[in-house]
Amino acid sequence: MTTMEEVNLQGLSAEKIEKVAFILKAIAHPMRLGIVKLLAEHEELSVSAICEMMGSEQSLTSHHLSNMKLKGILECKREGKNILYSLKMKEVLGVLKCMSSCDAL
Amino acid sequence: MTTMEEVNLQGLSAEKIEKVAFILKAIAHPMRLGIVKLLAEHEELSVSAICEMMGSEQSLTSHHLSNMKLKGILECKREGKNILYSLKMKEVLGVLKCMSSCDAL
DNA sequence: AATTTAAATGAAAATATGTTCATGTAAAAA
DNA sequence: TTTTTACATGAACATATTTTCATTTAAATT
Repeated sequence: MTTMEEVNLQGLSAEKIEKVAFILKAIAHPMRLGIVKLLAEHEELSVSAICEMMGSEQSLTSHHLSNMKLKGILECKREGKNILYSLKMKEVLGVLKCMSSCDAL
Repeated sequence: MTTMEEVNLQGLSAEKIEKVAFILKAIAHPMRLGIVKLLAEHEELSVSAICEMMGSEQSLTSHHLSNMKLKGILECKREGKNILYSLKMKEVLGVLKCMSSCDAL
């Protein structure tokens, strides 16, 4: 494994930093991270399934889902009455992983 | 290397998700990510050095630095007239790294 | 001791986010 | 075809973040 000291940050232009910030901001919220975690473990889930598992309200959940979909983090498809959400930008799992193994937390 | 599909998210409790969200929010900003990048490449830097390299104003830069220091991401020490900032929470480099290698961006 | 340099701080203003509530829409079931 | 179920949406409101500006503090220089 590579140590943090030797992480290569070349090719991280100002423009790319903007984009990274944009994506990080989009997931930097307890409920949204919770949803990402669920979708890391479940491939696809309906909105009501997410609401149940998260213990969150429909409208608020839907707002957060739309938000992450708009930003390219999630995608969804209709299946009958349900909308199934899934994780599109898999890279965010790496973010979650390396933060979850953070001693300081 | 491990693929994203097999990332292990066990032991990521609701409480830890809150903390991760807190840290991500703290770096999810172009200027703050820029500072983190600089401190990944420089070990320690004075505020004025950071201002020059970032092309940012003193006061705003200082606010962002204090903010990240308060949240345990940075640390600093005085050296004469200067305050030298450095990266304390090295784990954030992992975040930056895996987002920088994101195709979608 | 007065001045300059480096950085921090606080309050105000500007902007962005998060949440709630009521309502709309689309598919399925009755 | 009306009703129900699942979800989306928009507006209003509440809250938080970001930025600016003026001022303050602390160390170094004169």
